[in-house]
Amino acid sequence: MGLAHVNPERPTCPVETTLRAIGGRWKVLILRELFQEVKRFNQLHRALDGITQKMLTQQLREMEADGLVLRTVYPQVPPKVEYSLTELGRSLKPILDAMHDWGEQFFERRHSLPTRSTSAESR
Amino acid sequence: MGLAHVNPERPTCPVETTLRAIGGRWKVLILRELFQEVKRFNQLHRALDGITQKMLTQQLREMEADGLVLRTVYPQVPPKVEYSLTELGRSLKPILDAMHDWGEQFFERRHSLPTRSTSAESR
DNA sequence: CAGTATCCATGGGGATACTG
DNA sequence: CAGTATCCCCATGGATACTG
Repeated sequence: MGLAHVNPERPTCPVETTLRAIGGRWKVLILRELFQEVKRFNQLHRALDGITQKMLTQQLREMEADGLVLRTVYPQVPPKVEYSLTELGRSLKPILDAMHDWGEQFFERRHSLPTRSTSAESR
Repeated sequence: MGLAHVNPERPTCPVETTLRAIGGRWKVLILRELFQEVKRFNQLHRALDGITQKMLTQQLREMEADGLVLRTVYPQVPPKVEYSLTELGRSLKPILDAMHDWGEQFFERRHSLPTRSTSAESR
């Protein structure tokens, strides 16, 4: 198994390997959702504000092909499909954590600056 | 200062904040280069195989606007411009490290699998 | 050297309709 | 519910040429 969808160029450096796995437009956010809990398709669709069904499907398929995400279909009507993280997917946690920490720190920095009042900025 | 170029939507979650800062097509790789050492424009251009001048300039400008990268111009002929990381830029190191580690681990996994011989898979 | 400026192709992504 | 299938637009990014 390995980054099936991505371009088959030379392995290059480890950072690029990672980028090929989670560099997609929505993948990190999908991971964030799935780290919270196993989720169904529409659950993800609602959680990822702005994503289209097409993109969600596409990104999920790629992550599945790369072994990051497990897709479980319950043969019933109406259909029920659950997405969860594989062990490999869960091994991305340190990256997500680091991104979370940095974003939080960045946010705090801004709040420690002189508060630029949300003045008459209409619209 | 703060993610000047990115879309001005609501702050949302920390992970998204980070994505807005380094989610660009080439930014992580630029960071990787600049963590090695201060570099000049053409040095970066050569190091980032596949990137175009336009993209390199654009991504650097965005990272500069976001306070991640410092651009130093030496007023001389021919021009000399150096790019380095700001303190904020260097604070991204844990993320880069995590990505490096994961990519490396991934690579090792593949090598520890039964070697699927590069058999008669023509093309 | 370190960029702009232009033109152009690709595909990301929206909208809509349909299905097992 | 969880998709697939089309059609289509436009922003992103590539290639190329030019410049202080």
